[in-house]
Amino acid sequence: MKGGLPFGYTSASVAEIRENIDTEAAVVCLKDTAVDHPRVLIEAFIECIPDLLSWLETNGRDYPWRQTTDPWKVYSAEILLQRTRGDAVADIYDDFQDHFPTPRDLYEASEEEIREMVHSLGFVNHRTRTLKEIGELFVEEHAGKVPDSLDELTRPWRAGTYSARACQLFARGEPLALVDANYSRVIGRVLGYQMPDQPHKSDDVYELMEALVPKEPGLARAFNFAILDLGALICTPQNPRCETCPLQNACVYAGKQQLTD
DNA sequence: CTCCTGCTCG
DNA sequence: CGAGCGGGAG
Repeated sequence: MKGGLPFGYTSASVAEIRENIDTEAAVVCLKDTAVDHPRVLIEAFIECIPDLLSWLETNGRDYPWRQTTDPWKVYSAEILLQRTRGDAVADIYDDFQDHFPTPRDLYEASEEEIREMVHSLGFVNHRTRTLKEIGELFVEEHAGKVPDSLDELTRPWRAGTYSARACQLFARGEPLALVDANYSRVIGRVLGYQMPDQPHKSDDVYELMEALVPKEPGLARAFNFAILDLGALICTPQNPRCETCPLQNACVYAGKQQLTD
């Protein structure tokens, strides 16, 4: 992987980005939508990505689980982060890793111990059961290691697609895209793509997002963090701050906003 | 009051 | 599909 932690490879040129993205695949994904000029849009998007990555370098959120590619530190963080603010997880994360530095420590812990650890995050019953099952499965079937496949990572109850893909992306360097409400909103606005009601259940959405992710692991990591942080800090559901967005020159939505000013 | 790196169940 | 889970922060 090129580039250092926490963000990955954040100083790539447009040429380098272009070599790492399947432009044709992305254009095809936009063809049958309401978009008028898919190729122009994708090209404009690609040309903004260096700015997007340098925006991440200075404005990205520096959480402890971004400082590592250790699969356990990443995967356990993803479970804690489900429907939960990063700042809330950051408050307990170091404590959690001290108590449960490996899946085996979780396996040997009492339910009360786990419950107390995750209490401040909410979803207490859910998370306790999930973490318990993760400990059991990883110890009994994977020698206490975090498995290296999406199928195995989604086997524990309430360990789903997003968490598994995030682990493979951030810990193993696989060029996957994450699909959730935030992510879909950002990509949907930028490319003028009409997102379905449940984006994470649409194969078309995954296909589009995946086409946009740079293949090089360090770039894939940085790209995903950048979109994630854009959704949280700039491209918010209401009152997005388009003026300070690194994608404003490529963004269909920001263009419309300017016209109505 | 809403929202947060989702996911399962009916 | 929709409902429900949940505490904490704004």
